Amino acid sequence: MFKILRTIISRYYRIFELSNSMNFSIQHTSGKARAGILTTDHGDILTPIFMPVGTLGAVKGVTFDVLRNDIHAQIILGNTYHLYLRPGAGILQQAGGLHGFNGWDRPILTDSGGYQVYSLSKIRKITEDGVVFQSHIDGSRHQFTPENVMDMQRVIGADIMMAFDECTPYPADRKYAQKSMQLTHQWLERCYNHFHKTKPLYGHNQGLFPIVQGSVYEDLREQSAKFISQFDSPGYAIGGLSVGEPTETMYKITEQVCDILPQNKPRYLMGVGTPANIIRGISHGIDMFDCVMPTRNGRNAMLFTRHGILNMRNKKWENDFSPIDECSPLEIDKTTTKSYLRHLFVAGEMLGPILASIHNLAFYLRLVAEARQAVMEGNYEIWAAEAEKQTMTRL
RNA sequence: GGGGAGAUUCCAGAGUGGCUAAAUGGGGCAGACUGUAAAUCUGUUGGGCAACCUUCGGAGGUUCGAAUCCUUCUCUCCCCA
Repeated sequence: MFKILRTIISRYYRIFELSNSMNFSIQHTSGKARAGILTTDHGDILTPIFMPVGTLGAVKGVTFDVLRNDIHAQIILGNTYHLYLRPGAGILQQAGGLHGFNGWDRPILTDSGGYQVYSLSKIRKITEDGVVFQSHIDGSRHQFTPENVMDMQRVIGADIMMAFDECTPYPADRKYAQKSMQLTHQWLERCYNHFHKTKPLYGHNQGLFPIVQGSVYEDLREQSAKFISQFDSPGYAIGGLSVGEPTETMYKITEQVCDILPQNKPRYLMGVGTPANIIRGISHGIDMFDCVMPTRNGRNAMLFTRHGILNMRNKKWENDFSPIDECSPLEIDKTTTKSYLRHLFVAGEMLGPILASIHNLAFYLRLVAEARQAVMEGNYEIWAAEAEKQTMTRL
């Protein structure tokens, strides 16, 4: 009897869930900065937000428990290209998608593999239909098309799916940038159509984010932002930045594009960045960020703090027995001394990269939470000016 | 006691007359890292800003020129008794 009831309830609940698609509401603004809530079937995301990168279904060196309870991550990334190669669609589908596979029950966003079109440029070829990759693992050939990338992200079950794009390399001449942008636009149409022809596989809703390209050319960026805005989507992304262009150029393009994208939808600046980049991005109206920097640089002994950047391998920390971050509420930040963390890195102990990754991610999440608070209080620019200066100081 | 091998820049270890301030690896020091082919990669490592100076166990010698050849001293390791 109870079983039947539970089945009915869960079925009803599921229908209710599915009818309640991804929603974004802006609670407060401060200048162009926004504080909002993005609703997904796996929980709400308070924006502006930083999303830890977990390319292969794991945030390197960090357990999901720590990610949830200490870092307070609200959403993490996965990567379609990497998960397609390993463990592959079969295993993921059997597991009930990536959520079922790795046990993370909060939102997941998957990058489409568009970045790999850029970063694996030596072992891929762009064809009329899509991209042929040579696996970086065993050299085998695989074709990615807008359609099968949508299918794969359905299989992964990402709450937010990204359109398949070409992350235009930098520098790119205007002609190439334009061609690349047009290709991304064509692919977006195919992604969008295929996305709406297919359904979620695991009972939770999925949203598709289109991506702006256009390199550093303002007219192309304008054209691209207008083009992708025509597609009704729960959010919009800016790609092809932080690929080597001057920082000021990135800021300029970001601001320009934000002014064009729909006001009532979240904007995601892909692959960015340093604490300063994030602070500035928010001030231009960005709501979502992701970057490997806190984890990768953490593994390489770089610590981001509210007071500046530390290289934990440096000799100057050898006999500094103060905590790695006094003003952090995180337990490991108070109990780990600089001297000890340096020792871990110098000795090659895996705990060093782990602690640094946890610290950096927790710092990034605290930074965007503070930014959000400043927006709520309406004094974002004042907060941002001070925070930007402090966080980028070299200690 | 007899026989043999060897001592090189922080360490290990190449080099056996000029191209050698001396390969390579380790260690040290510093730097890079932005939708992760990364627990990775790069630079540097006798002194001096430089011309140049001081270095290959010690001392002496041969030579235009020596880490490299000769003499001797000191020390280390191996084998036999």
